Amino acid sequence: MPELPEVETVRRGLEPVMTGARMILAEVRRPDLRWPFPDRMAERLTGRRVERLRRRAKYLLVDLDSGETLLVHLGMSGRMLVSRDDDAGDSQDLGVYVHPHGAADRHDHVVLHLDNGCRVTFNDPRRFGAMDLLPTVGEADHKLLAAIGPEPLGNGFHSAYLAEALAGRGSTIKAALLDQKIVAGLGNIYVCEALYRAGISPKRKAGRIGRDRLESLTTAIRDTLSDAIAAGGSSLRDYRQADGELGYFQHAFRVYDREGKPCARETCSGTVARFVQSGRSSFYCPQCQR
DNA sequence: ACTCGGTCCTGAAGGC
DNA sequence: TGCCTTCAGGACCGAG
Repeated sequence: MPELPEVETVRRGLEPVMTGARMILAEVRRPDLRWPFPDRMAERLTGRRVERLRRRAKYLLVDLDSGETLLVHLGMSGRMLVSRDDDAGDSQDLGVYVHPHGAADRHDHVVLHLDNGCRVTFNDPRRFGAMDLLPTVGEADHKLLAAIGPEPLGNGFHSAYLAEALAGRGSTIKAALLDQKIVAGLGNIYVCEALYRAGISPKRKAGRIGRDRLESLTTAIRDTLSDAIAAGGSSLRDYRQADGELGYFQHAFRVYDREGKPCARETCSGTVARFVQSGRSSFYCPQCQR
């Protein structure tokens, strides 16, 4: 499922395709995803030029020349597919691999036709995704963005911040890190991976972690995400990168989905365990995560 | 103020 | 083989 590294991978994949391009037609094939699309979304997109692609947490932000920003959330099965509208076939100038024409899929919900001959399709079978249009100025005040915590790869995320944010918290560290208000962009997979790297049990109470261990945790979170971005994002189950190729970070998971397998630490004889925590699977090594 | 569980959705996977 | 059940997940929302 798309977490911060996957969304960042999609952003980087779309950047050379969409930046500076004008949308000559926006096809909106259903009225909603998780929520209704904003009023007249197709009309507000059609004719607009893309000025910039940004990311905030797991949201993709497409700045338009109309002063509006298209906000996109991929939910858990959302994908952005790039293909050619024309038969030019060659897309070397874009710096990304572009699909050959694919058959229309019933889950192709929004299709953006660009004036550079490319077509960007938002496909989302489970429809947990979302789209909205908001004013670019003051975008951070948008309902979906206002309460989100610091970017984990940014300067505002460090152990002192985390110590303050977690102080007095009775919930587990697993639940706390999944909370977007505390830190942006983490989902189930990368929380499992980061806690494993930091040697912290997902069962530990968030407010009961010492300062030195929080330092390890912030480092582990940053490293986990950086590694994933470098690997091009994960391709868990039905997830594909923006360029349509399956990612490969899933092969690098150290605990996620590895129940019953030996702990990846050379010096540890533990076995990866799985248990359900607030309705989600937690994978961890009981031996070296305390 | 915080925490927890329900909910949305579809396709993959497992059981009989 | 085929049908049925279960599970996966993000994040909002309401209940406690």
